[in-house]
Amino acid sequence: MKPKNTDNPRYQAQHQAAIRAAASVFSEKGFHGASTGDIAERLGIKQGSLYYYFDSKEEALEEVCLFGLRQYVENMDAIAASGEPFEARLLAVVSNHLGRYREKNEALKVHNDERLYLPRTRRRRLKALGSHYREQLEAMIEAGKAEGTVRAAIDSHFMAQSVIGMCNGLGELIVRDPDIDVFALARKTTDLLLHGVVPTPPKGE
Amino acid sequence: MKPKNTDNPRYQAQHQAAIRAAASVFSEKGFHGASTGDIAERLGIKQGSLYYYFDSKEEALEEVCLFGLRQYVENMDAIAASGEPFEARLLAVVSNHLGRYREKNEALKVHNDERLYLPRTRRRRLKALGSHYREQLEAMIEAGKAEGTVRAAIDSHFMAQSVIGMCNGLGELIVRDPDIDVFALARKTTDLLLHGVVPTPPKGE
DNA sequence: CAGGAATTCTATAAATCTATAGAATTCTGG
DNA sequence: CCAGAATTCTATAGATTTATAGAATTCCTG
Repeated sequence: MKPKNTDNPRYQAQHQAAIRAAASVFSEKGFHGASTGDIAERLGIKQGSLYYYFDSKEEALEEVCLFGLRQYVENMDAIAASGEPFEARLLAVVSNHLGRYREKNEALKVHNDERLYLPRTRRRRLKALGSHYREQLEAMIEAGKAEGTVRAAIDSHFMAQSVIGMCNGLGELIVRDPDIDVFALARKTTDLLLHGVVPTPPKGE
Repeated sequence: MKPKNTDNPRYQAQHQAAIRAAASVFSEKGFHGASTGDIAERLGIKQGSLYYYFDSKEEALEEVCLFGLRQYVENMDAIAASGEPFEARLLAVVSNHLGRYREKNEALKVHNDERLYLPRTRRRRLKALGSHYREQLEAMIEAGKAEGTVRAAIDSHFMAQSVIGMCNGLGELIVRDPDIDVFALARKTTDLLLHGVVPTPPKGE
């Protein structure tokens, strides 16, 4: 093992840059389609030097996935903690999710598409974060029921997965069309989830 | 090029088996993670022999994706052509989509996850099929508006993508839990799309 | 600016993997 | 059963790729 000082801000900055470079390349070519040479090139160093920052290509993937999930989940925590009513919190969740596609958060895309290529042990921490996210969302839905905004018949596990899937699907629209108004899309999405497509006879909006 | 008789039923059967083997392996390991040796092994022949059925690994991926999409899209055509009211057709679309996950339609999963690794020219036919699917769904939504079941304010392009994304997300639930009742899930999903989560004050269901 | 620590480079071993060529085998119709 | 067609096998060229080792360079501190 080389001498390396992981507390050194210089090291940390380059380590972070390496994660971003890996995210960029993995999102473009997929984990197996990308080579460590590609990543090193994007970072501006030689292939062998990359191993100063990662012990293996697999570890690089794990770090990219963790990086992609982290802020996303942190935002969810903030939303969950806010005392806002259900409708506002749902809008915030959807905006957070869709917004990440606009920022071209390649790391999150890598997490979505490539995480399954990690061996079980490496996936554990990711799974914990992902479950935490879904649980927060489920709790939020339960709170919505208590509040009376959400029908009691709604299964919060099912609902949470629906929201996540819907946002991922819409992410493709966002990636495809750079001019799309993400916040308007978030509002439409929230409206669809709240009221469905069928017009409400008396006080329809 | 070897002599081969592509009209021979024997050839066709093995060709079909090769596509299924490729679908199985690609869905497990991803396109780049899978080797032609893996595919051949699943099929029970040697690696080199596989090239009797595919000119390249890339062609194998293309055929798997086409195979995965085809029946799926054909079902959509049948649903679109049926004169059923909007609500019934939406349920049928969702059932068709979710049902494919239960049949472990590996080829469709490969299409969803790996198609982007195909070069542009090979993706053209897939794109055509996919667009056709989305257009049928959008037309169905427009018909729903004419029928009065769908609010006029709903953007059918956005709505179609939402439905597709939602179903893909729920697909993960289905794959994860083999005991789930797919048809019940389809009903819940349709209900969510139609009426949203908010209770309707007067004639709530 | 000297000297050690940190970082990057060069070179390479070893293990892939795709695709092809030609030999060997199996199948099928007469 | 024979002959030719169809299918599969063996062997391998050639290209990549991951990961490591040690040399070279850069950076920082005193």
